[in-house]
Amino acid sequence: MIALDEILGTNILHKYALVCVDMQADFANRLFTYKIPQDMLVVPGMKLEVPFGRKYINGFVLETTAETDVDSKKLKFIFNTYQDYIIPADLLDLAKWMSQQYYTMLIHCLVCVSPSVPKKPAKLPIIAENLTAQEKNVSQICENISAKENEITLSLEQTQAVQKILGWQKVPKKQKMPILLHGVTGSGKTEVYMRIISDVLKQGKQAIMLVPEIALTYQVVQIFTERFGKLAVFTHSGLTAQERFANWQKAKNGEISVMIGPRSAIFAPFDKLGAIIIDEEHEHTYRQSELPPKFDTKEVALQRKKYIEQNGGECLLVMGSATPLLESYYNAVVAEKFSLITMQNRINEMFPTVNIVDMRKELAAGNTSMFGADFQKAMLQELNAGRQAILFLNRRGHSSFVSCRTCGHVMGCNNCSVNLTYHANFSVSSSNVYEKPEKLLCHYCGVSVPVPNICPACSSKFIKYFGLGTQKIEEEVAKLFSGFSSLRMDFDTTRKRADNGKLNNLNKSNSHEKILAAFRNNEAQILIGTQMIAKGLDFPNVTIVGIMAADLSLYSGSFRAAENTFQLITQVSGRAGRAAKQGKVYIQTYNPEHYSIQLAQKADYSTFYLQETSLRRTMSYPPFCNVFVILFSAENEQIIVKALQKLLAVMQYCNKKGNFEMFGPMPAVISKIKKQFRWKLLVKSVNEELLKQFVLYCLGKLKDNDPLTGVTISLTLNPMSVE
DNA sequence: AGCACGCCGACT
DNA sequence: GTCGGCGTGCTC
Repeated sequence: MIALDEILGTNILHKYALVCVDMQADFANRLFTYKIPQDMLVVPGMKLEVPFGRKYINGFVLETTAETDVDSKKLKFIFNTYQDYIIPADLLDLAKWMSQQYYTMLIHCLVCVSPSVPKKPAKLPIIAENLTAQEKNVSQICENISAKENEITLSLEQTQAVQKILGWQKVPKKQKMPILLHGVTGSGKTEVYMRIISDVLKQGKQAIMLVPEIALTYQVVQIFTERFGKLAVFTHSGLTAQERFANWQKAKNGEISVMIGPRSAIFAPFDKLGAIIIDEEHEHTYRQSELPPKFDTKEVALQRKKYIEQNGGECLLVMGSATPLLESYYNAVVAEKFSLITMQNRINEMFPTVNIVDMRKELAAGNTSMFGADFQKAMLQELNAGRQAILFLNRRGHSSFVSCRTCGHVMGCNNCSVNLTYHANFSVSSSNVYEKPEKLLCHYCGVSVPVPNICPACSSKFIKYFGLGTQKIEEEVAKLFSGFSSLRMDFDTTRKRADNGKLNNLNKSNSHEKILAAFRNNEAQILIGTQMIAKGLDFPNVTIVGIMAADLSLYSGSFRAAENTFQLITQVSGRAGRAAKQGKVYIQTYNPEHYSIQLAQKADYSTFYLQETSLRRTMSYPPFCNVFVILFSAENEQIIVKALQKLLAVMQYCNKKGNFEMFGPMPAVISKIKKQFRWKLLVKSVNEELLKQFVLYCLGKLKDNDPLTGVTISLTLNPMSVE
């Protein structure tokens, strides 16, 4: 009997199940006890249906028990189980950890680590018998991979990187350290990742390969499929629920060994996970920022690694980037939390020439078009020679800023070393919320000033708020480069979600791929788009790339603005001249002296790192200080403003030792979404753990006093963008 | 968060 | 006499 229980992973003496129900309400954020029908197989991690209140809802089993304290009159029977949906023990633990780490209801985390139930029944997963004899043989495959790898000669740096990463697993001091792979664009990081993965496969283990959402392109799919064949699968938001569930099952049953995808792929249910690779580790899409749990993929990856090590296993964690996140590099070179490996040379040994276009001078010279004269000339030259051009407009975030077109001066905050952002309809005050025509606001200390009529630096009248759209560029391109055709690819048109909240980008992503394919086939000479075309794409015929307005990322109002600008220019430069032809990059700006632009031009990451860290230290930003954003949203603006003021009062009362600094309440960058007003409060502290505890304690005190009905609370530590 | 119950006013 | 307004209270 005991043996049978072990095989089934259950215990027939256990008559009760502790269930986390799928209902997002504070009262339901605990475990409910249900009776297990005699003939029903129930194990921890299993998804099921239970009667709750007056209807049936989904839930997850956390534990089964033999006894219960709950009044038997209250207890109900489990209605139904999903025998195929069993969250493995490690991921169940991970969900519990996430609910603590990200102050989120457990149910959100359980839903996050498990696949959703498809509307139509899932196709039967391919079982081992369906594979051909050749494919079945988890050594034959390895030989095939080795054969392919023998055809590729690694550069010296690639060889060293692979040797170090694999060798360090045996060095006690390095063994458990995650690895930061800092490799310039074109240094061949992908090949290094693949060598690590194949080594892991040879040990009979599995690997997760994470890419930023926008980077899962045809090229990535092709290169990994070529190497790993049917051992690798791709998950992404474009798949149907059936397809995703099938992938999940294949991973669980050991039918595949490599899961490739954006952040959600970190939850692949591999039982012998040997490596996690995070490509472009600096990308903000590794943070889930829209839906709870607002997890950080890197932290989750570290937690999975830790769990494996606690159980006597080993798991490599490799994070790669040409422009590592400042915090990551700090963790490598100062905090000694990561090991650092550097690759400084491009495989084809060609770096593009990076030109900075001073738009102030262009204006002074009477050029009112959105192209600098030299840039326009160079572009015509390349196009006439039959080559292609990419034009970038970095519009991330929705804020605009006020700047002087004559001298480049930007209205900034004196306290916070960030620029002020423009708000057309600025609402203030708690008792009487009213509208003012326009204001400039600092999103860190909440200070607001009127919009000036003349430039405070040079008295020019040409001071106004900055805005530029891809459509406008398209129109100008048609004028200036008539005879050459262009394609436009917008972030908005390719990543929109339908109103029902479900992903609706199957057709959209097709059109995205269609645009790229058309461009690759030389059907158009000019590609115009937002950041999404900056990453990982490889167009051999593109020899000229322009950033239309570098200032848009430089003045997003975030403390990360300089870093984001440096990253963007570096990534974009990587797009030009990837093949043998010399590439040209043009960066248009009203602030050419800015260190992020100057150092990106020289591709000098280490100087940028030093300069930026010194600024972060002085201004108390991460990694030297922590910024906690508490965002309230509700249909009634007064309710949230008053609630945040109450919260501030609680915080001021509790902050007796002065460990914490509070700013606000102030409106969020996007002050209204879908009829919901959004206001925020910022808290800063050097000690991360203390800061979390303080915020949660004060929020608890506030909730004791005020039920906060209709108010949505969103908590983010060190956000990647201005909230 | 839902959903039913319940206790009052307006209407065929 | 009944339809329907949304305040209140409960969910293993």
